[in-house]
Amino acid sequence: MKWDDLGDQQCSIARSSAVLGDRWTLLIISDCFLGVRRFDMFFERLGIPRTTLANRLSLLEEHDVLTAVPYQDNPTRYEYRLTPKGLELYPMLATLLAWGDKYYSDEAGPPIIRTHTECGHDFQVFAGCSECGEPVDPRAVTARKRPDDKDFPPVLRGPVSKAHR
Amino acid sequence: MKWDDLGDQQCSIARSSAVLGDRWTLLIISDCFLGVRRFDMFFERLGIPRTTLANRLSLLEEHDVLTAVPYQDNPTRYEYRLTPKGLELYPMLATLLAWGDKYYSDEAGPPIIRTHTECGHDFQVFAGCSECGEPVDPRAVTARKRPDDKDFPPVLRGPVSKAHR
DNA sequence: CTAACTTAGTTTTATTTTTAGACTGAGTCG
DNA sequence: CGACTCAGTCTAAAAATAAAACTAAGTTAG
Repeated sequence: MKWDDLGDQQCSIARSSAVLGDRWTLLIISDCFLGVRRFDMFFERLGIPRTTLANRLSLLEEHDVLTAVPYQDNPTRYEYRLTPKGLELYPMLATLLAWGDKYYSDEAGPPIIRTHTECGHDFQVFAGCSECGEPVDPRAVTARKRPDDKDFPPVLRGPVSKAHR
Repeated sequence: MKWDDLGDQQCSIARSSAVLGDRWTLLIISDCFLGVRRFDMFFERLGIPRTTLANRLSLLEEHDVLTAVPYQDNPTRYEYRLTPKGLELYPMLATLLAWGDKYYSDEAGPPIIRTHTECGHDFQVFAGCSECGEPVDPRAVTARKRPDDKDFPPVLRGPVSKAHR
């Protein structure tokens, strides 16, 4: 299967992986949330090859995650900004960040600390249920295919069971 | 920069991308949460090349996201299960899923529907603040480097501002 | 006016990764 | 005995990525 064919799959993770699934893309988007917008700044901060950066930026543009906005004339130059669709990646990025901070911080703790200005506290995020607001435990989740669906591979069971010890 | 060097970065997203940052890994883990455990089942469901699958599974084992558990003798065969660290990827996966469902569903809606057994409703997840429980808007977040930190690239500004229109 | 500098890429070539598909090995089943 | 199962490995070809030089359209310094 090729890169682009992933996007033709039905699965939402597969379709998302067709856009986000490589070493660099999440880092680029993460920098966007920190205010980075220009080619050379991504280049310098990330250590990404210029070729790869140019490819990623245009892929993200194609997928409407970033948009190129002119910031000067003569010559016209563009900077890259998150679209509304891109901004909505924040929950995903924040939960990944929480995981990374937990498992990959060194002794000094996470390198970046975030404050929630609405409540005034340093925070991490959790995944809450849209219906009851409580944190969701994967074992309290059952999954089913939508009724009519023959093509999608079977869902093996509802909750993740004794999947580890 | 090479694949493995990413893991040496300070940034939690960079370190996480060293494990999760490719087309297939999120799909593998997603299938794990649906109860898939065996080599051939991953192979058939995902359409991933056998070589790549073998590489990914052992990478995930190395990083303690999956663990190989024997399920028969003669010949001894192993299945792959999520570790506690792997299980904790659920929030990230669920928020990505919510994003994918929103932007990549076809007319019939998301292919898989999930029920939260604790409250009994079909649901999606949101990213909630660990301190106040409210959904977090990226513009209500300020970021700062930890005090002592010279190596980490500067955080440009706190909240994501008028980053799009 | 010329030389150096800025920014956002593109080009080129080498290296690394991924892919597809055949093949292996230990054992079971008919 | 021959076919089948399962979990891989091997090989060769195709694709993506990396590093570094180069281009293009201006602007600034001397």
